[in-house]
Amino acid sequence: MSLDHYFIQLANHKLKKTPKRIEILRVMNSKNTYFSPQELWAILKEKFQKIGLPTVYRILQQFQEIGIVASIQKEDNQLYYFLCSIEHSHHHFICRKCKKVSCVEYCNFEQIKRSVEEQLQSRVETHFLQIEGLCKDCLES
Amino acid sequence: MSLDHYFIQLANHKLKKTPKRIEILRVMNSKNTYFSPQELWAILKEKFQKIGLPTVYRILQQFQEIGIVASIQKEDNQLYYFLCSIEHSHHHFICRKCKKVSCVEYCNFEQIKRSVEEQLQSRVETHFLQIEGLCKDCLES
DNA sequence: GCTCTAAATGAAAATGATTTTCGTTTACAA
DNA sequence: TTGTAAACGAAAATCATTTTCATTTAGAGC
Repeated sequence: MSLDHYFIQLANHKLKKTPKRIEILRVMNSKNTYFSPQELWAILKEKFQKIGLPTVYRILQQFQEIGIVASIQKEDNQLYYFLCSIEHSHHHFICRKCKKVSCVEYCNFEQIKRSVEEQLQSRVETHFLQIEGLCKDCLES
Repeated sequence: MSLDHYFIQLANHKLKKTPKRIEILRVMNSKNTYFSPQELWAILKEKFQKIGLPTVYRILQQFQEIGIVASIQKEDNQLYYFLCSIEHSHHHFICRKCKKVSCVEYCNFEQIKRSVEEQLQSRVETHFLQIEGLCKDCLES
């Protein structure tokens, strides 16, 4: 997929189109999997003689702030990022084998919400749902 | 609620019933809210002249291993623990105001699961759901 | 194309949560 | 009461992440 959308978002938020940022977008866009800052750093070091880990952290944070990457929760409590430009609340399906992340925009949460509010006599305000399994490609192979 | 159930679990797993462990159970049992290791440490320091933060970490990890505490995910990626002895997979409702955690054993996930599997042609294996809002007590006050 | 300036970056150090090590103490089984 | 494995405290180590600050660079305006 083209990176143009991301470049527009960079411009919209007055973030410069630097080589490091372009490369991070290119790498992340090529696979649609999630990455730790360290993993991205290792990949970028192959291309740039000088690239600091803080730069990777900074860029990922900025990308999250301008809404072109999102993060997932893992048991190890480290940060993992992936490209995601959907603005409204939604969820993610993560492939256990290939680490690919797919957005799940449909979530019929109303029934669960009503059930919880009734059982606990509480008010449900938000929910966080993360789904794991095997993606189409990994199922077929 | 009585701590007997927890003491039995300690014995079952050959963990000694030490003053630090008893106190952590007492504190956690008195509120049913989630705690960070640091918070518990601060509370325990009022009672014990000598108590190390690593001890609190170790005890909480052991309690999680033997199935009497569980942890929640928060934005800050720190560890938070609360008493929970339910063995089978379930979810948690967290009160934003008072930090109380309630277990949600009923989760009609089948519909969402089928929808995701159909949309993505994938196999859903697990899901993590965390619900936030206001609990009964906080709604009333 | 050239210049200027704010933004971006690298290097190094700081931070802060969590874990490990190791010598001492303690619960509790025998 | 005693012996021993488990628990603990203190200190240091680890490791992810953030901050600081001096230098470099993208790109707007000329």
